[in-house]
Amino acid sequence: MIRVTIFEDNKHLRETFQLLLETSPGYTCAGAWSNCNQLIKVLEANPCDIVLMDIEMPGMSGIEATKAIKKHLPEINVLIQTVFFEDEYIFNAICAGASGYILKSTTPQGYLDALKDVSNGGSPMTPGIARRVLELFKTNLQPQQASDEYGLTNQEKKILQQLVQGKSYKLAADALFVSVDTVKTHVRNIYAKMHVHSGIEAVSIALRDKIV
Amino acid sequence: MIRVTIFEDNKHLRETFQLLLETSPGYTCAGAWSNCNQLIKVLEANPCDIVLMDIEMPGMSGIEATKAIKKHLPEINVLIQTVFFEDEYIFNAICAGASGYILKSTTPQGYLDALKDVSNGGSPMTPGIARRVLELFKTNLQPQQASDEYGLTNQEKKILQQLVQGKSYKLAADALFVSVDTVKTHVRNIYAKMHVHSGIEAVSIALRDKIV
DNA sequence: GACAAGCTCACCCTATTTCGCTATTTTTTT
DNA sequence: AAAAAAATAGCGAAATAGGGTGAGCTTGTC
Repeated sequence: MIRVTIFEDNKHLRETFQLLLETSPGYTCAGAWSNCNQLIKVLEANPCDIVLMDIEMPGMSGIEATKAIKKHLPEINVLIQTVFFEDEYIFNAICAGASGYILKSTTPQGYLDALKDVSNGGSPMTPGIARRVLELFKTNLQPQQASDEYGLTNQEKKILQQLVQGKSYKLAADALFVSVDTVKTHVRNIYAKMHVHSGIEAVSIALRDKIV
Repeated sequence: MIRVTIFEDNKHLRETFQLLLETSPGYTCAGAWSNCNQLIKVLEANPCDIVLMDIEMPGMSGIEATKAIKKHLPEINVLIQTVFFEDEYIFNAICAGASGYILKSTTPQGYLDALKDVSNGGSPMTPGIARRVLELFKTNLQPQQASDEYGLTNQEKKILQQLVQGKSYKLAADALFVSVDTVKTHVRNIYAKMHVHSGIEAVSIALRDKIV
């Protein structure tokens, strides 16, 4: 029997979750609350295995609540359930110790599956969220490696430097004493070699990889 | 139609995957190989959307192959499929650029679902793997401090982050669930606050000052 | 209640970028 | 000498970015 406590400020949703849990064999609702007042006391008084946590709530946010739970009752798993797709929330939720992060568009069965996953030691995530997690992972803790500079030629690197300085094609052309069309050609080749489709992307990668 | 190329040294498994793909509507097998010889040439000659990659193979490993693919053909998504549950493999696979990591115990339908998820921009992961990823994330990550920030508001910072990721106005608008015109307005305000006149300049400065 | 700040959206117009193609000249490599 | 790579240049289209103006809505403060 998986005991679930709900924190969700939307009354309709909260009651729907409660009903879903109570009517599903193997699940039970250990409480349903609209905010995180007396969070720890409430959880101590009503033991549960998993907390289904909304992020946006009046008062203490779901993220802060997750931190508090993992600090005082670390054996409880927290499943974040929200509409937010933004990196900042995902990032903070993970760092706070969430055991899963699913979007609110999930189906009823999706919720039950997710809770089951958590109960089995897994961390269910909406695939789109998982993609963001992997990318955050890569960009945040990948040791910077010596980049091969994507095989850019000297002139291409000079052009790229001009772009990094915020120059337009025309200004870059003047600075390097070539025609605007030549700059265009080089830029096209740079994009192809770096597999990007805009100056912003190229500059972003160039700075990250310290090419320039 | 999702075109999938298979790299798997086990003959039986390889042929099973191939059969599964060819008999499932919406999927097609663009090739099935027992090793990564001529990896890039093979992929260039047989275009595909997703590579289903085994880790343990004679010669080049699936991790190295993933790195090579993301370097030369970054548009191709790599779905890792293996028996290894160890952190080291998971970590390296993510850093190599994998778009998903599933264990071999998955059901046939599980493979199709995972491929569909990847095709939709998600990153399917076995829940247990996801748990490991989250924990690796938490233990390996130290939040960094931002600096000045030019008095940008929260929304403006989010927009700027989208630009840094190389998104166009349209894609940034979609990601933040606002209209393109709203993005334009924010971008205009960002430029004014940062005293720049192009996205490249803004991104350049943002990265240099670690605003994002 | 008035006010400011922040977020949202729309319309219009111009400049720039992106990307397709082709092509010549110079330099380097084989 | 032949071949390959690099640099140069041009043309045209379609897409995107940049900038001006105005305006409605919400939230929080005085």
